[in-house]
Amino acid sequence: MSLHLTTAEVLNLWHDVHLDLVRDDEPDLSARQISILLTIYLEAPPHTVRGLAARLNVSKPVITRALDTMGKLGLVTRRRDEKDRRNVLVQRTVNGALYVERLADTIAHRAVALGNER
Amino acid sequence: MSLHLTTAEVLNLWHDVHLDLVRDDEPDLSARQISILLTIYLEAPPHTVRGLAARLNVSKPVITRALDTMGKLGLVTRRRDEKDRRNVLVQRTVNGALYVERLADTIAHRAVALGNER
DNA sequence: CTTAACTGAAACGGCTCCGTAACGAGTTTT
DNA sequence: AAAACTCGTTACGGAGCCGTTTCAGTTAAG
Repeated sequence: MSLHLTTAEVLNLWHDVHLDLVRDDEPDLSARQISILLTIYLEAPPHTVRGLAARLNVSKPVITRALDTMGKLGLVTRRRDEKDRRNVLVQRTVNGALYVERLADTIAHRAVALGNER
Repeated sequence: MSLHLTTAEVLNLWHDVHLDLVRDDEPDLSARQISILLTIYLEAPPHTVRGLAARLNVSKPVITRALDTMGKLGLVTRRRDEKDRRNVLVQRTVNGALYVERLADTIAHRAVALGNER
C-alpha cells in the first residue's frame, strides 16, 4: 500500500476506520488504551509503567488500570524486572500482535478504498 | 498536504495522533462519539438519531446519550423536525466545526512529520 | 376515530474508568 | 542499620457509558 492522501481524505480515513472499529464486535479500546498498546508494539522495549505514564502524560494508576484491562483481553503481559525488582516490564503477546495487525489491516483497507474513489 | 503512506507508517500515524489526543487537556471522545461526530460533520444532512444508530450499527440510546454528552461539550445541537415532529435533527455547531478542524490539523501535522522522517 | 407503528428520550442496574491519596516492596543513600 | 527514595499497586468516592426495557409524543392505517 502506498497512497497520496489530502487533509480532507485523512479526516475521512479517521471517520471510516472508527466506523469499522465501532461496528465490529470487539470491545472498543479507549484513546489511552490505544496509545499504550501501540506504544508497546511500535516502540522499542523495555516498557515500564513509569515510562508509559511519562510518555502519555498521565498518572501511573491510569497505566496500571489499562494494563489490567488489556491483560484480561490478552493483549499484553507484565513481568517483574529481575535486574531491579521494583520495575515491571510490559511485554507483547501473540494476541496483542494480532490485534495490532488487524487494526493495521482495517486502516490500510480503508485508505485504499479512499484512494480508489478518485 | 499530500503524502505517500505505507502500512507501517499509517500505524505510526494512528499511534502519534492518539498520543496527541491523550496528551492535550480536552476530554477524550470514545470511538463511538468520534464516529458520530465525524458522520455529522463529513456526511450530508439531515442526520437523525435513528439514521445514526443504523449507520453505526448501535442502539438508539447510544446515540441519544452521545448527543447528550457532545451537546454539553457544545459540539452538536438537536432540533425537532417540523415536518415530522417525531424526528430529531442533529445539527452542527461552530464549536464542533472547530473541534473537527483541530483534529484534522493534528492528523495532518503528524502525517507530515512522518513523511519528513524519510 | 380508534388502533397500530414509529421516533427519540428516560429509567434502571451494572460495569469501567477517572483523579487523588495512601500503601507495600525493593533499592539507594547516609 | 536506618532513613530516604523509587516503583507499581490498591483503595476510595465520583462520574460516564453500557444494554435493555419502558415510556410519551407523533404519524399512519384500518
